[in-house]
Amino acid sequence: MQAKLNELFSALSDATRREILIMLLEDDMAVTDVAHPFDMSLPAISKHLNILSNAGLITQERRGRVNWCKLEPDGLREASVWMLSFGQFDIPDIEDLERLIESHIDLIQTN
Amino acid sequence: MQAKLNELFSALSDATRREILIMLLEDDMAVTDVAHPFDMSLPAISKHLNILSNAGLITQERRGRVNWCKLEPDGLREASVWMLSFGQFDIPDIEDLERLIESHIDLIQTN
DNA sequence: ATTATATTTAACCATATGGTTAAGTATTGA
DNA sequence: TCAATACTTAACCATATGGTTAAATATAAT
Repeated sequence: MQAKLNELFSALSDATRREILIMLLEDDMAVTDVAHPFDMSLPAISKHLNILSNAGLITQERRGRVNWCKLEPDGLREASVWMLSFGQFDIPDIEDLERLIESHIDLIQTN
Repeated sequence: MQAKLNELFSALSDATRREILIMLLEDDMAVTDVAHPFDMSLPAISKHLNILSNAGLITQERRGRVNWCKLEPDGLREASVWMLSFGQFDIPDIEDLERLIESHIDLIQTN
């Protein structure tokens, strides 16, 4: 369990990887398309995607020469529960969360 | 904001630091007492505590020669909100969380 | 068959991370 | 005043991380 949480939080500790997750909120994407907005080589992105896969945050499915990346939001569950167990802060309401998602997406699209 | 989240998730990605946070759920502690259950030097723990401080997860207040460490659960808020914005999993109920906290504490006490 | 596309693998590099020991600094107690 | 306590700082080390370029692989298009 500790090893799993290490991987999860460690995967989330990089801004590039968090942006990738947010991009995948909208739709599944090919590796090349994931890489497009970033000023970084394809192998670098490929590594990030492996880290996200190993953390259970995405899955990859190769169809032909395209490797489709898909968000696995349940992968966040364990880390989320761990954090919520500290419980001494309010859980934001649904509208707050929806606004946050919008702002995430805006951020990506304006980059 | 990205830098803050980097620090937060990165601070949480180490099992020693997560255990320290759980210990501090019970009460404020002196650095030496935080260090006690770990098979690790005092300077190592001191570094971990600095990382937790910089991430906003604890505060330290020196009184005399004792540096008291105090949990700042609100420090988890930003990371928690970020994760919850993925929202496609159920939020566990209060009783689940309470049981989880108990099991955290048991874990520490049996180490 | 040849070429272009989509991606991974390999080898490498600089910096970050998590640990160590030894020495330094306050503060408290005898 | 001198020693013990509670740390922190410094210097160091091995390994991990996040990037690079170049080469390899597999599929699709011409």
